[in-house]
This record gives sequence, C-alpha cells and structure tokens, in this order.
Amino acid sequence: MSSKLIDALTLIADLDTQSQAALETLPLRVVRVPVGAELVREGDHPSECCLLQQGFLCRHKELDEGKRQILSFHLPGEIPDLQSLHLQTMDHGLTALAPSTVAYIPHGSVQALIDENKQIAAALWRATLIDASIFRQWLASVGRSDAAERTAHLICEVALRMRMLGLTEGYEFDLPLTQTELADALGMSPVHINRVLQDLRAKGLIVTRGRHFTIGDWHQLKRLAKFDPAYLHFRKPIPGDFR
Amino acid sequence: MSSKLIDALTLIADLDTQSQAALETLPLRVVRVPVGAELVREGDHPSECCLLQQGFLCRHKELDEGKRQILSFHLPGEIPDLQSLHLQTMDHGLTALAPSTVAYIPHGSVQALIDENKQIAAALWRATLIDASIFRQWLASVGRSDAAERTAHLICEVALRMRMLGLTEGYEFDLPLTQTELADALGMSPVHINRVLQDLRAKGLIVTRGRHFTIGDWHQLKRLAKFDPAYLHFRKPIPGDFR
DNA sequence: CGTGTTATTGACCAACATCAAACTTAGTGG
DNA sequence: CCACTAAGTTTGATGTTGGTCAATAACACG
Repeated sequence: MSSKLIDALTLIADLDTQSQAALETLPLRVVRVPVGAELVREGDHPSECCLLQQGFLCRHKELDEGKRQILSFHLPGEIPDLQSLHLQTMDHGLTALAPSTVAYIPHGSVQALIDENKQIAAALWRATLIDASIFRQWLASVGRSDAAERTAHLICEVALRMRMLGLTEGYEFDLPLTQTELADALGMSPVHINRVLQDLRAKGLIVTRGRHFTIGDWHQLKRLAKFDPAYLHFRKPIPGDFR
Repeated sequence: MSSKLIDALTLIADLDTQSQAALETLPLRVVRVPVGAELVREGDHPSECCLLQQGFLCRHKELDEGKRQILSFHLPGEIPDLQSLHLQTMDHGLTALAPSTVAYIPHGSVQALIDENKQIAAALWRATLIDASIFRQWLASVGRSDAAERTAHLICEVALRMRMLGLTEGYEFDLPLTQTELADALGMSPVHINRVLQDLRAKGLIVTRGRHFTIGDWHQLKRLAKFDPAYLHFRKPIPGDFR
C-alpha cells in the first residue's frame, strides 16, 4: 500500500524509490481519534509527531474571552506538527475536526531518517516551508481582503489541496467544518460567514448539502478569490479543471 | 568580528565553536541598498539568499488595487529568504525599509554547509520554523484582536527582538517605518493606525519622537497586547526589564 | 420523540475604512 | 540659511463592513 505520507511528499518534492522505501520503515503508533480530540496542546513538549492518515485536523491558537484563530487545516498525508522536531514548545494546539486516524512517529526515528537521507531531509524541510507559505497567504487574506474573497479563497485552497492529494475527483468534496470553525479560520463571526456562504450559493459559485460541497463555477470562484495556487508550491501539474 | 548571523542563530539554537567557525567561511557578496530597494520580487527564482547585516527589511505580498500586506519584519543577522533554498519560486517580495547592508550567499554554499554540519542544518531549519511561528502569531492577531491590541503586540515583538539581538539597550529603539507601512503590516488603514498610536501615547505606553520609540510602560503595553514571547522560541533568557 | 448542536434571520451597533484637507517634517537646491 | 517640495502625519466628517445579540428553524442522534 502506497502510504498517504508518500503521496503528500511526492506532491511537493522528488523522492526516489529508496527514499520512499525508507519512509515506509518509520515506526507508526496508529490511533483513532474522535471529533474534538486535541492531539497536542499549546505548551506541550511532544516527543513524537503526528502523521494524519485519515480525517481532518486543524491547528489553532486560543485567545481570551473564548476567541480562537484556526491557523491551518490538514489533510491525510500531512504531518501538522513536524515543527515540534525543532521547536520544543508548542505555540498552538492541534485538534481533530473529523473522526481521524493518526500515526504517531517518535522524533528520534524521524531525526534518524533525516540524518541519513538528504532527500528526505529536504522534502520535510520543504513541507514546513510550504506550511509557512500558506500562513503567509492566510495572513494576507485576513489582513487585506474582504469576507467574500477570503471565504472563496479558502474554498479554492482546500478543494485544490484535496484534489492534488487524490482525495477527491472533480468538483465535489466534504468539508467537515461547522460554520463557526470556518469563521475561526477566516477571522470573522459565525453569523457573517453564514451570510457570505448564502451569497456564494446565490451566485451559483458553490452548492452545499450539509457539509458536502460542490463547486458550481470554478472560474468565477477563483476570480472572486483572486486565487493563484503558486503559494502552494506543488511540483505536479494542476489538473485542467482546476486551472 | 563576531558576525550578526551568529548572534542571531545562537539566540535560537546551540552552535559549537566549530559550527560558528564554519558559518564564518560562507562567501558573502556585500551590497548596500537604499530605502525602497526590492531585493527579491514575487515570482523570482533566486540562486542566492540574503543575510541582512545592517538595516531593516520586510517581506510583503502585493494585492490588487494598490493593497499590500507586510508579512514580516527582519533585523540584522536574519536571512529572510532562506526558504528560497527549498522553494524555487518566491511567493512574496523582500524590500528594504531602511538603508541596509545585505550579504548575498549562494544557495550552493549554504547547502554545502547544511550537508556537512548537522548542527547548522538544524539551526537554519529552526530559524525558518520560528519565522512560521511568527506568521501564525500575526495571523491570530490580525484575525482575532482589535487594532490597539495588534499594534501594541507588534511594538512588543519588535522591541524584544531588537533587544535580544543586542541591537538596543533598555526601552529605546528606532522603528524605521512610516505609519502606512505599519498599517500594511497590521492589516489596517493609515488613518486608523495614526489614531491608535495617539491613543497609546496618550496612555503613556509609548513615547515617539519621529521614528524613535521609547516604551513608556512595558508592563501595561504587554498587558494590552497580551504579549507572550513564547512564540519567538528564544533559547536565551529574556532580560528582567522585558519580563 | 426529545435534546443538543448547528444554521439562519432580523435588528441594531461599533470598529474601522474612506475621503479630503490641513499641517508638519525632512530633504534639496539656490 | 532660507525657500521650496515632497513625503509623512494629523484631523474631521461621513460611510460601510461586519460584529453582537437574541430568537427561531433545521438537523442529527440516541
């Protein structure tokens, strides 16, 4: 079985078969977690990192008065807290937003692999740099674009990332998020995101049935979002229907 | 002469004398640049990275209609575009906000050092991870706190970073930024940042003479900002006057 | 079914943006 | 050293986006 991790890493970096085989040897402690499980907390000093195999995670910071900011979403194949390898103290939390399967990998095993395989070292570093690139994009969105553009942009991003990871076909996907969670990611209120989504639906840009999304008009959505996937730094070509 | 780079890296990572010596061997192409010089542009494919020796840089994304978001500020000793080592295409620009001295280092030389010295490899990776941590903090600030808190937070961050790098003593420092640039960093309008600054001055939290800042009341400022320096991941203790 | 969560709606309001003008400062050339 | 200019800062008036509050409706699940 070709692992999700390899799918995700080969999407952004070159890995020869030897490196891929080496990745398969990583010892995994597989755990199923329910919605709402906080895998890592702000302030923790993890000794393992966390490969998502199935499900949907987010990283988040809690602020006072119940406010929180979701910092990123994570899809199968990603290692959201790879940074803990070099940053001892977590500056944010990691939580499951859908029922998920997670594989814990001891830092020592990852470090050993990095030490002996430069290709893997580069790929993992690159993965954390792409993380950072996505933070920059979100920062620019939250700082400088309005609610509709920001929302559309997030939908474009998630849809494309899912597609590139081979998790979906075409324009349909599940976004296992409440509107409140969307709001926390986009820096807005639940009420307002509700209205924005209604707007996007009214314009035919998206269709939703519960948490199942269909993109109704990719080109319009992309244009509204001013979405340019360059910041995702994929090494594989983007499929025609998502150009 | 102990280099700024070593000051900055030993602030966040352990480097033995051998590693420090190795860093000193990096070939530097030193250039002086005026205010406004764009060292790297969005879309570029740099073959060198850029060590700031003197001055003040920022990274930024341009949006349409003249809008822009400043993504980070950079102080002497930092390598703002270290990421270009692994991300071929720049997803943002790098510009001097003060007259600066910059040392270009070929990617090849950095990579060679990384390949042969694990301590340096770890330190540089860690530096990019701290970058990312700061993006997360900015994202949370822009997304979830109000103008005054955000502004105070930025002032705390820059003041502390300067102090930790040994660029300043006490509570005084120069911030070579126009209010428009501050606004672009904080995701607000120039008019509004002006009013927020007036407020902070009126409360005695800061004193400004032109672009020279003095922190009038660190504890109050820190409290208003809800500033917790953990996200900067320093390995050295924070001086008493900045606790 | 009943209960808790999530989505939706409407009324109202606050924070912040925009616009335009006046004022200050720093830099430049005569 | 002064006048001139351009850049940056400050102010006031006004507008808008999006937040808050509170109630209702729709689901989801045991």
